[in-house]
Parts: sequence; structure tokens; C-alpha cells
Amino acid sequence: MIAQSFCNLFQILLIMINKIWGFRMAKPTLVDVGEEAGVSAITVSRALRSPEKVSDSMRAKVEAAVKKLGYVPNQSASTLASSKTNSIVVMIPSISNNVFTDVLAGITEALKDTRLTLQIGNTGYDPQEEERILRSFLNPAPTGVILAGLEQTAETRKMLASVGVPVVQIMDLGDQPIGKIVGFSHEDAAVAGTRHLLENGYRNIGFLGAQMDPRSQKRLAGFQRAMREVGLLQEHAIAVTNRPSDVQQGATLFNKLVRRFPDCDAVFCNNDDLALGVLFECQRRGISVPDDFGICGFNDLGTTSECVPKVTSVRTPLRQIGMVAGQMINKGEMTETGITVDLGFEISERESTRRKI
Amino acid sequence: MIAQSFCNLFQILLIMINKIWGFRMAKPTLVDVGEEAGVSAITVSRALRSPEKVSDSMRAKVEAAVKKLGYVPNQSASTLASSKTNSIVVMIPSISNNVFTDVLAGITEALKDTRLTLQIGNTGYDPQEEERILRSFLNPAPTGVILAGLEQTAETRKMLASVGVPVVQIMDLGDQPIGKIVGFSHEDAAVAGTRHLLENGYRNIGFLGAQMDPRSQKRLAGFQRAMREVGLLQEHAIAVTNRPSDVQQGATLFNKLVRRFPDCDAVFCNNDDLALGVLFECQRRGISVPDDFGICGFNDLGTTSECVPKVTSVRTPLRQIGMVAGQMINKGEMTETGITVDLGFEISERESTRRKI
DNA sequence: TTGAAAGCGCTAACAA
DNA sequence: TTGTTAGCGCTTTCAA
Repeated sequence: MIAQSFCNLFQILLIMINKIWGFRMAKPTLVDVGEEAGVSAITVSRALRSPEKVSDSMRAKVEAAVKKLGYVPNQSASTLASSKTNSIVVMIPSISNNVFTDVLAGITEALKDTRLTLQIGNTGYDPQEEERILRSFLNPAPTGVILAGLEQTAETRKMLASVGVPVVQIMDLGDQPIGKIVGFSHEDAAVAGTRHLLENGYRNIGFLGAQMDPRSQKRLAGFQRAMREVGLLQEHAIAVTNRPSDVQQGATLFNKLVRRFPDCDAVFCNNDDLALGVLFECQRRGISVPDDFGICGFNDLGTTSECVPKVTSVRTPLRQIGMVAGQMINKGEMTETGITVDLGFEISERESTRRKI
Repeated sequence: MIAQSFCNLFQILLIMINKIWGFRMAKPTLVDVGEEAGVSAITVSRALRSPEKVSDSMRAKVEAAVKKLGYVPNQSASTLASSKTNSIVVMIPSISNNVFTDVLAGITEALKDTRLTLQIGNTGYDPQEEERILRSFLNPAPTGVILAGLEQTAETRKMLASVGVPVVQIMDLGDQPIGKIVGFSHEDAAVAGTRHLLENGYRNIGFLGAQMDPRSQKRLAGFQRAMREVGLLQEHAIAVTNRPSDVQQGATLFNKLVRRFPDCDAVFCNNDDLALGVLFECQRRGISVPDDFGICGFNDLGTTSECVPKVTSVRTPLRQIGMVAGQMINKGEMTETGITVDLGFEISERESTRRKI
């Protein structure tokens, strides 16, 4: 109680100080700026939003007044009046997954020098949660929406259609886009990674996967396709979990795999964390990489190019995906819906698959 | 042009479909819900915001109408009318730095089951940029503000004071808090890490640092203090860069260090990326860790506990920092300003410093 | 417990 | 080029 009333005193003091110094507690509005500059509020608004529609002298007066009063526009009022936001909504499955932070970095870069603001939603890999969050972000309608993956609920699609904002789905490819799609083929990428292992002489190849979201499933499918094509797909070649991916999981899954599939001589990993985990476990068990065992990662996020031996990985265009998606929203055309941009991938070939044959 | 008009046609089609299906394009408002339920708009508002102030029968009617129309509140209107937001602003230096995504995860967790929404600002380690972004986020006033670090500009402090929202500074400790502080002592943590190396028999210890923000500087100061205390601080023991931290930098800085300081037998690293980079470079150069060289990382972000040998690191309470800060804002008391919460740290002792003496 | 009136700060549409 | 008027959808205040 004492702390409380002491705090109140403090607040009152603050107010007094501000009064003495001539600050106003209430934030200045367009009207205040207008009075200061001797013009109407709407002129101030125009001077700020579309300077070209206002005479030079007017603009100078307004700018001076804005500066003097420390005017900052009230976003809510602007949004309410114009039914236009300057925010773009990005829904990602997890903010602690580097894959998505790379994408976010790309979006951020594309939106630099733009009035657009990012609003990030964390879906936790759950389409229902995506729907719930998105619903609350859709009123008022944002400038655009970027969605990771293609697995939106029917209700989400309906919402998005009725709101009518530009939508970009990223990370994957598919027919039936909501708006536009920017991504790459996870299945093809996995096929390429698996073939790379095959070309380097590995035959008993396993697949390791954590966080088995739909894109991971596609990678698994690609692995299976590539192996089946050459008649080498083994029954016990696959070890997956739905838990989040981390380095430790790599070791765990590796051990699970080789227990059931002792002849295994290489793994294609769902992502780089797992690949690193496998490398470390091989080191612990005295398994020589790449001669005894080959490793291929996915996403090529960084560490794979530094460890010993360096680990081959499928490089995916995460940052570009973000940049392209951001630019699409920024250009903001609703036109040409249905466009799909395939940004491809490439194999970053390194020591972990360079077997001496 | 053709694509354009084709698109217009498509839009019209969409509208027609929606009409036929009985959807309205315009989002329903409180008035619409009120009409549907046979009550006034304000009653609907109350039924949603403070259900206890409304009779049970009324609430049921309103809820049914809300559901039927798919009503979603307009945030901007709500905010404008009440001058209250349900957003909390978090300013972090970089969204691609795992340190901050861990903190964000903590905040997110604290805010689960809350109406509060996260608004994230990326400062790029620049207080001026922080000021600029924050200014635009401060009107209308958010429910609370969380700031990484203590290095706000004078202008930022003034803004924050005049807006009067709860402020929590995180990641560090200091006197002169804007509101509350949640963090740990970077200097003490570095002292502890350095002493740990000393206790394990290392004598010619170096310091590696990337992204030398103020907290990194404090870690450096801690290292210097611990070394000076025992009279072992060498002139060339420090290799730092202002570039972003990554595994590759670890190797680069390590090479720079040992060139100038050949007797060096251990490093205290500014963070885990660098520590990993050093480990890998040692492997490449045939330097045995921990016997020939000791390594201590910082933050204990994950991979250090899996690599071979496992790397000692100073574990910092990143997630908790986020959770505590989030809870503080959520409780939302402006009272008890000036509180500082020191969440401490601990040494995760592992193989990389376990020298056989 | 419910409702009527007023207005939050801004911008669209129109007028001068 | 500038100003006037009328809301945007909601909540506050006050009255019933």
C-alpha cells in the first residue's frame, strides 16, 4: 500500500515536471499541429501522407509544427478512418527455428525503406492455431499476408478470400494457391540430396527426420522416390519423430536407425541440426565420416560449412523466399493471382559425402 | 491490361459467389451483431469485454449472434475509443540471433492465454533506430514495452516517460532503470567463466568476441578483471570484431589470436558460435581440446552440449528473462518502478575445459 | 442491467 | 491547393 501511494506521488510529480517544462501529457493530434502551423488538420494529414499534393510553403510550415510538437500519427485512427493498415502479417510455425528467422530476415530486408510494419504470428505448426491468430489479425485488413506452408484450414482460406488482401504462401510449392506462392520443391530437393549420396557410392541410405511437418513429409517422399528408383529403399531405413529438431535428436535418431538398420552407410537428414548430431555421434562412436558413413543435411544454415569434416547440405533459398514474398506484398498488386515462383535449391557439396571409393 | 481486367472480373465473381452463399463482404460490426441479437451495440461490447456485467440470457444471445455472423472485433476502433492497446512492444537488436529468439520464446510463453499481442521491433543494435521504431509504436500507447539492453537514447527515455507505459529492460543489469530490469551480470558471468578456465589449469587465456555490443563489452571487462586479479592478463590476449557472430568468425578470430599470442592455451568466447568455431579450427589444426587448449562458450544455446568434445559454456537464463519480463508487463503494475531482478547464470561444465593436469 | 449520446484521431469525398 | 463535413467502429460517460 505504501509503495502504491508512493508511486502515485511519483506519477503526480512526473506530471508536474512535465507541465513546468512545457510538455503536454496528451499527445498532440493533427488538429494541434494544424493550429500550430495555422492550417487545417486535413492539410497536415496531406502534407505528411502525400507531400506532393501540398505547396512547398505549406509543407515547410507543417513540418516545422510537427517537429516542434513532436507529433506522431495515431495508427489506430489512421487505420480506422482509411480502412487501410500499414502492417503485413506473417504467420510462421516457430520463431525459434532458424529456418523461419532467415525467412523473416529476408522479409524485413524487402520491407526496409517502406512504411510497412511486420506483424508476426506464431502458429506452433498448428493450422487451427494459425486460423485463430490470423482471424484476430485480419480486422482491420492488413496490407498483405504471408503464410508459411500450404496447409491452411478451409476456414482460413475462406477468411482470406472474403477479406481480399494479397496473400503469399511461402516455403513450398503446390497447385491451389490462395494468392501467390514462393518456395521450392521439397520433394525434388530431397531427391537431389539422396541422389548425391547415391552418386558418391553410398547404397544403404537412411532418412532421419524431426518435426515432421508437411514439408518434411515431402522430403521423406523425395528420399523414398529416389531410393525406390534404384531399388535400394530398405524397410527400416527411416527414423523420424514429431519432436522439435535439434542436434541431440540427430544422435538419438541415428542410434535408433542403425540399431534397426546396421548396414546403413549414409543418412539424408531432414535438416542441418540432425546432420550435425549424426556427425558428432559418429565421432563419439569412432565411425569415420565420410569413409564409413556419409551425411547430407538440409537448409545449409551455416554450421555445416564449418564443422570437421564439413557436412554436405541442400542449400535452400530461405532469405530470398522472404525477400521475394516481401516485395510481392509491397508491390501489393492483387493482380496475377495464381503465380508460383520456384526459387530452387542447390547441393552444397562438402567432405561428409566425399567418399574415397 | 488484360490481366488487370480479367482480375477485376474475378473479383466481381468472388463477390457474387459470396452473395449467393449469404456471406457479406463487409465485416460485421458491433451494430450488426446487436441487430442480430436484438440488443444495442454497447451491450454486445460489454458481453464480449466484461461478461460479468451482463445477464446470462443476454450473453447467450450475443454469443450466438457473434458466432452466426462471424464477428471479429476491429482492433483499431477499440484502441482508438479506449486509448488502450492490447499489444506489447519488444525491441530486440536482431531477430536472427538465437539469443533473442530464446527470449522471445519466453515472452510468448508468458503471454499465452492472454489477450496481449507481441509487436517486435528490430533495432539492428542501433539506439537511434530503436528510438525511431519505438516512436512509431508508441502511439497509441502499448500495454507495455520490453527493451533489450540499457542503451536507450535520452530521447527514448523521455518518450517512454511521457507515454507512461510499464517498461522492462532486459538482458543486463544496471542502476538507472527506466522501469524494471530483468537480466544478469555479464561482467560477473564472464568473471566466472574465466575463473573456471583458471581453476582448470589454463594460464594463457584469450578472449574472443564478435558483435561487440555493450553487453559483450561487459563480458570483456569481466574477463580482463578476472585475469588481472591473478596477474595473468596478457597484452595480446583479446581478439574482437564488430561483425555479427557466427561459427566461421570463431575460427577467424582464433587464428588472429594465436598468431599474436602463440602461448595461448585457452579462450573464453563471447558466445557459443565462436566457441564452436574454435573447436572446429582446433580439430582442423590437430590441437587437442581440452589437453592442449581449453574452450569456454557463452549462453549455452544447445550445440555445445552435443559436439565432440562437449564444450563448456556459461548458461544464461534467456528464456526465463523473457518469461519474467512478460509476466511483469502482463501484471501491468506501474507500481514498484525501479525493481531489478537478477536471474543469475551458471557454468555448464563440460569436456572442453576438463584438462588432465 | 441496459441504452443513448458523444467522441477517440484520422481520412474520404466533396466543395471552394 | 486548401478546407468542410461526415463518418470509420468502438468505448466512455451518463442516464434510465
